[in-house]
Amino acid sequence: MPELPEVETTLRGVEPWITGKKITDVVIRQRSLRWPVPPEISDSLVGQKISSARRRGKYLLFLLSGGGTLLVHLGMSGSLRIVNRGEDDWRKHDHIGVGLSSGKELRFHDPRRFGCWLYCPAGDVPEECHELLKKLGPEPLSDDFDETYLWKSTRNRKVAIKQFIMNANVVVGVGNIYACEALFLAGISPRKAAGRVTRKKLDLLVRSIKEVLGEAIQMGGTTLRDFLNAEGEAGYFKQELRVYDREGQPCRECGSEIKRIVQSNRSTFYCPKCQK
DNA sequence: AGGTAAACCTGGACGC
DNA sequence: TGCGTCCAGGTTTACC
Repeated sequence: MPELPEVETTLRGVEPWITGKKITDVVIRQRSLRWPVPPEISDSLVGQKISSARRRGKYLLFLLSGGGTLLVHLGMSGSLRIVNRGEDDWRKHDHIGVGLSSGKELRFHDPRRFGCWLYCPAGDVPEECHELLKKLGPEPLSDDFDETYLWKSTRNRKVAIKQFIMNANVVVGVGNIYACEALFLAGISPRKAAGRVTRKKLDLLVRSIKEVLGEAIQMGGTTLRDFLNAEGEAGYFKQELRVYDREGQPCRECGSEIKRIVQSNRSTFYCPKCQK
């Protein structure tokens, strides 16, 4: 479900409710996520304060007063919401509840269970506290992600540009929706080999990725089916989508029919006329 | 090493 | 109503 804008929306939604609050208890109803929820999630969290919350790619990092870090990924269908302790019944697929000293509770919901909850002990830089984070590429909205970086990293790469920008080791946070959208904005065919995209187009692609992610964050993310923010509200970016999920409909720029193809088992939507 | 396909899950939409 | 098929905001893992 969530790409960078949806994870960022989630972070901004839960952050004010959890920072500075002490964890009073943790309820785990389903340990079987992407990886089994480790015992530390209940054993080590209780009694600690959540000192801050941040995002790295599509991972949420909750820094704890003891120095450790709680690492959460929402996978394809995960979401976090804030509920009032005791007032909000557990819904189907609510797997974890973190009780807070304020009387609120952070509740994790994930029907497909591709998400994960992991615990990193104190000692490391939070952004590198786990193997999963160590090889991640730059943040797309940071200055580290620029034209020069993309130019250098694409040299001699034969993989399709769409798959390339969806690789978290290249740049984090660009999932299937925003990869399609950014390539449309930049006028690049999703099938083009990464190493054969011109420097000028790569420059445009960098700016398109920043633009589309930035706009989507402003609009609270994209709700295709079931994404909801921490208050249980939908995002509004769906109405802005230029190509994603628009197979057979007219291109908003040229009127041509939007096409759908499959690349590495994922749907790609594009305009054959606008994207070369 | 790079590139591709399968794997992990549940549920909704659609055709018969 | 039901059943089979296909599809879905991700990413690791196994395999060529």
